[in-house]
Amino acid sequence: MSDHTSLSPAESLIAARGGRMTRTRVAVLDVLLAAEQSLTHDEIGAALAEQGIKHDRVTLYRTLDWLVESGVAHKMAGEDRARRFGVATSGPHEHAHFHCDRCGKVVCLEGLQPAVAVNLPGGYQLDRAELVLHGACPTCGKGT
Amino acid sequence: MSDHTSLSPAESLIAARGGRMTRTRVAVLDVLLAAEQSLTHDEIGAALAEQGIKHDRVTLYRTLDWLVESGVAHKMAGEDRARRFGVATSGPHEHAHFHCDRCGKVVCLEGLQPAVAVNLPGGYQLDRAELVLHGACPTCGKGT
DNA sequence: GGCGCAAATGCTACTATGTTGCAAAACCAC
DNA sequence: GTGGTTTTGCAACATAGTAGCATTTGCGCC
Repeated sequence: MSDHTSLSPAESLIAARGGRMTRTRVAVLDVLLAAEQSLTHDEIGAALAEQGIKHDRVTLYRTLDWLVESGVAHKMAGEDRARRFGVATSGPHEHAHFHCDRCGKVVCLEGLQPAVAVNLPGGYQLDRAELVLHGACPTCGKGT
Repeated sequence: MSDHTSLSPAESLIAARGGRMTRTRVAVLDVLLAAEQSLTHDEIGAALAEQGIKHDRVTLYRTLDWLVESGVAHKMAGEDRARRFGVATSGPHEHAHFHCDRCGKVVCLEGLQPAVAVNLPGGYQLDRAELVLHGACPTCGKGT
């Protein structure tokens, strides 16, 4: 709303990828950018609904897929069978994730790639490593 | 079959956990012990069917759950939304996993826990770390 | 500003994975 | 063998994600 000459962060990201500027994409990206943790498809859907943005389950899946393919967002599987999405702020998603075992939230720990020095049994070709830390997040661990 | 005084490895494991010795449990554990990689519920079911062992999808889920609870097997989520199971030969599953991006197989790399020395942003309590290596397994990477 | 077309949406229906409740059967102790 | 508890098997349900297709919409082009 307001000034049509300046683009919101979400709009810039979409424009940079040469994609169409649709209501859903901007809204989804806004939600993702505002979130501090990775969100499930369901959580994003709820956020859109709160903003009164009409959408379909399927459209959301496709929008999310497009964002991942465009390199704007990244997708990951959790312990439950729900995929979570987050914005991929920097380069490839070569960063660690923190999974809170109490509230189930997943946070991206950018720029925290540890030195993974494992020596694989012969024959294995390492492409990339994914590190998931388990424990309690600041909020959940407070009352310990 | 054969000698009832000697127990198979699978039978010993079940007996050690104080569980009942049922057809399904022994068969499932046999499959798991024979497998070099983590198997999905579906793959295990297929293996049982090949052996002519009558079973139910639900029973298999429950058997697998029991094995996990008993500490005999361990469960993990993959990129797809299917959980994979493997035998937990040693202690807690503090080991790394190798995921082949070509054939989708997941192999347990026992005794390969790397030094995960990340400094978490204040407030986070680390419980355990899970490392997943992505790349090509010996079989798939051979023809490169 | 209007036109046309490809891309995106929204619908319905479907697949896959996993769970729950309950009656029947199997396991094991006696 | 008998009894009691655990497991099994069935059917129905729940959840996450996918497929096909008609309609709408963003956007380049005139």
